[in-house]
Amino acid sequence: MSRLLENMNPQQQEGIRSVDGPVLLLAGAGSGKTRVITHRIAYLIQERGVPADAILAVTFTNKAAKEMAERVDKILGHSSLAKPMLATFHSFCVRVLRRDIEALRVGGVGLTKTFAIYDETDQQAVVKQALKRLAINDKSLKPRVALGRISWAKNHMIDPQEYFLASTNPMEEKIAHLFEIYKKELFKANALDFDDLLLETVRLLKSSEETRERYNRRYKYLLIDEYQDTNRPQYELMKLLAGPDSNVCVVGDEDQSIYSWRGADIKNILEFEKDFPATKTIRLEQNYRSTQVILEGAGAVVAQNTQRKGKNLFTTREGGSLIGYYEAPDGENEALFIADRIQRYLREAGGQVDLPRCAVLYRTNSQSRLVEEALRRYQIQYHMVGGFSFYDRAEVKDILSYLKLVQNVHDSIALGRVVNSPPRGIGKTTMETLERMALSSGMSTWDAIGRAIDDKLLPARALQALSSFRRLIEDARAMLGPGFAEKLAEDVAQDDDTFLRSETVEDIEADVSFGFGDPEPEDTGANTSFDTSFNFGFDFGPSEEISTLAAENSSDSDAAHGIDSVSFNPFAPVILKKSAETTVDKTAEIKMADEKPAFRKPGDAATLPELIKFLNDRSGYIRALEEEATPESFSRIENLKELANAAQDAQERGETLHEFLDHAALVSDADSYSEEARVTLMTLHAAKGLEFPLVFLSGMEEGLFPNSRTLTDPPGLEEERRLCYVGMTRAMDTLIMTRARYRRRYGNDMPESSIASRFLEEVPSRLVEDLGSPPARPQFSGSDYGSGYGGTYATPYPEANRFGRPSTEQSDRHYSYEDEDQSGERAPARPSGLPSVNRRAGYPAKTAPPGQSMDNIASFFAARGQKISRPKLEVQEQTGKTGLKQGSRVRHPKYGEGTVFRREGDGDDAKITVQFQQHGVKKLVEKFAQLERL
DNA sequence: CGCGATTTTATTTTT
DNA sequence: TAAAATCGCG
Repeated sequence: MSRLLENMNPQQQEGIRSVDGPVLLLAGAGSGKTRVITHRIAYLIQERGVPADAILAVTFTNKAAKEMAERVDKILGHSSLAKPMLATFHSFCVRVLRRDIEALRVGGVGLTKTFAIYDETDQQAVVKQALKRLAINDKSLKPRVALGRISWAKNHMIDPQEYFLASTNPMEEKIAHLFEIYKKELFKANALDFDDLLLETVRLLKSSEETRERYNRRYKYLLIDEYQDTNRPQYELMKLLAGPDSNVCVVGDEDQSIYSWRGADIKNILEFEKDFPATKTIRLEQNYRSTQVILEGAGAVVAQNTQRKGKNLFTTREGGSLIGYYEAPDGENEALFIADRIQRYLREAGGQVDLPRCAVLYRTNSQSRLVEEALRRYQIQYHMVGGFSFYDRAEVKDILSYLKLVQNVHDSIALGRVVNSPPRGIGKTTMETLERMALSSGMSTWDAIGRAIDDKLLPARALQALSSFRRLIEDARAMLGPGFAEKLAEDVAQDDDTFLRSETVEDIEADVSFGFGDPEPEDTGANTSFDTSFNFGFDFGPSEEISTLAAENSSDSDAAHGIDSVSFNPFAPVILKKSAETTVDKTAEIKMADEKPAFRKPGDAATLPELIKFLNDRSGYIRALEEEATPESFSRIENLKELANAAQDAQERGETLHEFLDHAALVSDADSYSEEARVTLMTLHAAKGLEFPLVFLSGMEEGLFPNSRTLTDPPGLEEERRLCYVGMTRAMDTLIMTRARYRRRYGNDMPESSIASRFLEEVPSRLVEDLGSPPARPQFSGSDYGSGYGGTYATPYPEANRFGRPSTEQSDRHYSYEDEDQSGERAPARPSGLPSVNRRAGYPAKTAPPGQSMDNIASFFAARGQKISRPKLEVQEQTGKTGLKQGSRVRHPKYGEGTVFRREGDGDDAKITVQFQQHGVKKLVEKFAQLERL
């Protein structure tokens, strides 16, 4: 028997071996699904002699793709050079489109390979503009909502006309109209949104037989993970890619369908057998992950769903500890409870063989804050997935927008973003005029700028600013082509009074000569084992095919969008390099028919980092930040420098500008989940596919989970329930569910009382153990409320909590933050000073700084390569009037002596957290605290 | 045109 | 609360 089939149950073996024809793999939670998929891939290669790159495996998230890639790699060892293509739907589509989208062009009209990818912010901007244009200032139609409808329509493959015809009220008609404008705008901008990536790929494969057949020839074996979450376009894509052979294997679980809000259609999985009559259906029903208690509990919950075929999962891990339930008085307490349990777990599990890992799961991202806070207090390192991305940072987005604009000048959204940042006197009025011009003539905003300058259609002042801006972008574009140095020098000479300091000129010239003489940084060659992580992070395929094509792309096809060939071939030297090192020797590589080798004249184009540096300097962006001279602005400068460094790394890995930007658009840092992290915080959605010995499900409250919007919508409610099922089944050994009796929704409002989630009641009580509840909240009055119920004692300090006590013995541990006396101020304000300067300062040297990963670009990119979580250090070196800083010894009139633990805020708002010898930790407002320095 | 101050409004979930 | 939109002034 094949090594690959060892230690597999019969169903799993079947799933691995049945490689010919359509296969439906119904895989319950924890049934070894990933194992089967990865082994199936390995089996195809090793036992069936299928070329690795004839296999295409599509997953739903980057995280899944990455993990799968790693596991396949591990099984295969390094025996094979060619790798199977493992990608998400979206990244796969980008690859296809970057190569072949121009097959969709008719009569010189259509998108080009340099298309931009619009993220949600970009989309919103488009919709807002359209809204304005339609004079819908009506508050009744908000961009968000409109966008939601548009996306819904796209996911159901409904076009604006159809939407209009189907609309039953004026509002719907407006949306249809909006939809149409939206589409046109994106077209004009040579841009695609996320939904379009799928739609256009489907359209391409449908309309171009040649293209479709080429992909069918290439990908003989298709594998789709999380099939229950596919929507209509994804379904069609699957069918198109499956081709005549139908060697397609889809894997899914109806009970884990949690993306219907994104158009996922559970019918796809329920009716797969109809689509492919020859389907072989295999069920994996043995759960290897969870204890019986957990599995039963989760099963009992999901069994409440009516829209379900049902199945019986079983496990041999009999018994197990009961499902814990803790009812906290409020959100803070809930979080502290969790932190406390985690600390205990980490300590107790320390001696065991398995590395201890746990996860805190919640319904909405905003819930993470309290937990983060609590973990910080406990000095517990954690890793959060989701939330803010580096690419969301304004300064990073701005520079990326410059890059996008350079790559595709018709990207009006990118243009709108950078045209006046830094401020260069191109204000609202000017832009509105330009937009009107663009609108009336069907030009892009960029063209409108050109027209305005040429025909002197605006006040001289504005024209001056605009032409300076235009020159900036054109110069940057020129850098991507040959002979840019001369042009640059000219412009610099004639321009320097306008916006250049002399030293900047020198900088540029220095860069220029560097770019010319030595286009490749010297250590590039040493980097033979290049990191594949940037090929969308998981794609093993040779990425040069795209760039090669881009490089040789003829200028005529771009005429419609006015893009000259200069914008292609940006980083040809590196492409060549990469080909030589990694691709050429992959003889098994199946070349696409239209592929030709790239060529370049040495010294042609600037490199990506050079381009970024150029933009940073010439745009005046950095200078504006320097002049601002605030800690934040310096921090931003640092971030930009690090972005440049990252670009350098990317460059050395042989990435093109396209790839760099695509990565920014498609791969969020949410994908940087790291298995080594002891503690992971994430949403329930993000947790799908993962497992942890210990899992917390927090915020089990009606209105939160299930979410309030689903309460009146039965299918929505069932989806919430499936989500609950997904969450519960992440747990291997221990599951703890928590709830806060009072929770404040947002901001200052009085906390609202909550009702326990119905899902809690759906878990049979014999499986549940009450982990105790602290004393009820006292009656509150006015500002006093929430200042610590009952006793005020609380200590988040490890020392004080060292000995875990039985949960019933709560009297001295109320999991509360401390405060008050002087202010009524409580709210353990989020540790201030987020992205600012000196993050490295602040914590006592020895203690590992608690906190989350990724604080800046550098750590992001570092982590991307290495899956290591980076601690987020906090700022805080300010000492305020009193000169108190961390570690200072102080005396309080009432609490006696203590040590300053942390400072937050400034001036009158400054809060100090002090560890008192007798009274535990107190959070004090400095102004009122009457602290005496010792 | 740009900046700061004030008001408003929103919290699902993600590629 | 906190980000975003609006307002109003110089």
